[in-house]
Amino acid sequence: MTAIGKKELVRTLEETGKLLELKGENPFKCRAFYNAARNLEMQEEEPQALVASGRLAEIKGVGKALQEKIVELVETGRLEYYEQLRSEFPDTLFDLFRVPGLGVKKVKAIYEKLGVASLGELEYACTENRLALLEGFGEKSQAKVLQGIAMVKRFRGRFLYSQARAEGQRVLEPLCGAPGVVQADLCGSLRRCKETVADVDLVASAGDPAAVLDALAALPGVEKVLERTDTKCRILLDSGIEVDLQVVPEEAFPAALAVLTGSKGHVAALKAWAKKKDYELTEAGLSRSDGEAVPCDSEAALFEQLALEWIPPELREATGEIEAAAEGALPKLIEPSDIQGIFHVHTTYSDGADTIEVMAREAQKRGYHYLGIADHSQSAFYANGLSEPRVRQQHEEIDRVNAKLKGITILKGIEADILPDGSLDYSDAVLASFDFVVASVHSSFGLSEEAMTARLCRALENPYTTMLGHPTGRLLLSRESYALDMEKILQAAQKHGKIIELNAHPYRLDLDWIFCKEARKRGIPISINPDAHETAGFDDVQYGVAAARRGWLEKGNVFNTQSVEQIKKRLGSS
DNA sequence: GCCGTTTTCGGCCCGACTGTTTTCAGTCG
Repeated sequence: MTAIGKKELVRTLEETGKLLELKGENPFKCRAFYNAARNLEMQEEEPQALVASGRLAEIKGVGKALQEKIVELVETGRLEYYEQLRSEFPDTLFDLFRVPGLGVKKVKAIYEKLGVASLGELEYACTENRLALLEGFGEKSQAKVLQGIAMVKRFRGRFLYSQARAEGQRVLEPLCGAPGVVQADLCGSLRRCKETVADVDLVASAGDPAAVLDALAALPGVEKVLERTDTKCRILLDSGIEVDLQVVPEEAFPAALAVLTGSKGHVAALKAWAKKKDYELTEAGLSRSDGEAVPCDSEAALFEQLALEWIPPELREATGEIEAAAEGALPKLIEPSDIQGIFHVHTTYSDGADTIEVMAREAQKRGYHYLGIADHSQSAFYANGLSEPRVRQQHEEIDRVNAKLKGITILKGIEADILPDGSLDYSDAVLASFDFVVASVHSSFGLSEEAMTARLCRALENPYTTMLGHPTGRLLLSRESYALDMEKILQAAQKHGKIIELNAHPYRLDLDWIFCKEARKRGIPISINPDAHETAGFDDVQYGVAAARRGWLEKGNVFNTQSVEQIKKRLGSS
C-alpha cells in the first residue's frame, strides 16, 4: 500500500477542484473539493489514520462522495476520478498556474480562447500582443504574465533544500552500505545548505568505481540513468531530481570532497591559497609543487595542511571565509542544540492544526523552554485571524495551559498584519496585552520600493513591535521578494532595537543569509522562527539554523538561544 | 459535492487589491 501523506491528498483534491472548474462544472461542486482540502489540511492526523479510525466522515465538508474518493486515494495511492479529469487536458497546462496572477478562470480563458496550453505558447502569445487583446486582460496583465513566465523559467529545475536533502539522504544511506564503498558524502550546494539547489551531488571512494555506479543505478526510486562514464554517473530519481555521483580512489576522497563541495568561487580561492603555500589542490588530491602527493585522511586534515581552520561547508561562498580561516577568526556557528525556545507558531485559534496545549507539549518534548504563540491578527480573515475578544480568550487559555504544564513557558504573542500605511491592525491597548508582537506583511505586496520600505520602517518604529516577520515576503521558487530597500530596514531595526525574524519555513528562509551577515554587523538579533502551523512544523527549525549558519551567525547573534529568564527580561514580562 | 433542515432540494459565498472596466471579476493570502 502506498502511504499517501496529507500534503499529497490536499494537493490532489485541490487540483481536482481546479480541473472541474476548467471543465466548467458547477462552481459549488468545485468549491466542495477546495473546502474539503482545506479542512483536511487542518487535521492533526495523517489521512491513513483518519481512514482507519473512521473519523474521516466527521470532517466538515467531507460527505459520502468525497469520503469514497479519499479512501481510494489513501488505499491505492491513486484516484481514478482525478486521473480521468487530468487526461482531458494537456499536461503542460498546469504550468500556467505557477505564473502569479493566473488562477483557474484566467487559465481557462487562455486555454479556450487563445488555444494556449503551455508556458512557451503563452510567452509567444504575449510577444504577439494576443493576451492583451483577450477579454479580461490588458497591457498590464500581459506585462505581468511575461514577468511571471521569466520567473518560472528561472526557477525551473531547481528544488528546495529541504526536498533535495531528503532525496540526497535517500540515496546516500544505501550507497554508504554498498559493497566496496569506503566513504560517501553529499557535496555541492546541497552540502553547503543552499536554500535551493539544482541537483544532488555525491562523492564516494571505492576501489572499484563500476560496482558503486551499478549500485547507484539499482537503487529504488531511480527512474533512469542519464549519463555514465568510468567514474561518474548521473541518474534521475522518480521525484524529478537528478543525482550526480563521482567515485574517487580512497586517498583522493578528502580533496575531492572539498573541491566538489564548492562553491566555484570558494574552490578557486582555496586553490589559489594552496598555490601560495606551494601546494596544488585538485579533485585527485593535494600535492606539493614538485608533484609529491600529500596524504590527508580527512577534509579537516587537508585544511590543516594548508594552515587553515576547517571551514564549515555553509561558509564556503567566497565571502572572506578563507582569510578568516587563516587568521583563526571563523565564527563559532550556531548549532540546532543552541535553540532554547521558539517564537511564531500558529494554533487552532487561527490557521494552525494543533491546539495551544498540543503545540506546547511538543515544544517541551523537543527540549525547548519557551513557546511564543503568534496566531494571525484580525485583518487576516483568510486565516481566521483573531478579533479582540478572541485575543482575550486565547490569553485566558494560555494562562490555563501555563498553569498546567511545568518546565515550559508559553508566551502570548501575535503575528500582526502590517497595514499598507505601516500601522499594525490592533489598538495600542490590545497590542500592549501581548508579550511579543511579530509584525508581518500579508497584503498589498505590489507597493513601490519606496512605499514598502517606508511601510516596514514605520512598523519597526512602533513601540509594540518586537520583531519583523518574514521581512521580504519571498516564497522560494514561486514568489519574488516584494520591492524594498533592505539597508534602510536594517538601519531602522538597529535604531529602534528590534529583532528580525529568520523564518525557517523551507519555502521562505527569510531573512536571506546574505542579510543575516549584515544584521550581525549591526548587532541586530535574529530570531529563528519555524512559523509552524502544526507540531511537525517544529522540524523546520533545522533549516533556519542552516540558513543562519550560512549567514555566519553565532549563538550570541540569535535571540532564541537565550534562556527563558533572559527572554522575559527583554520582553518586559515577568 | 456538502449541508441542513423547512425531510428532499435550495443555498452554499472571506475582504482587499488589481486591473479591467465604466461597475466588476479574478486572484490572493
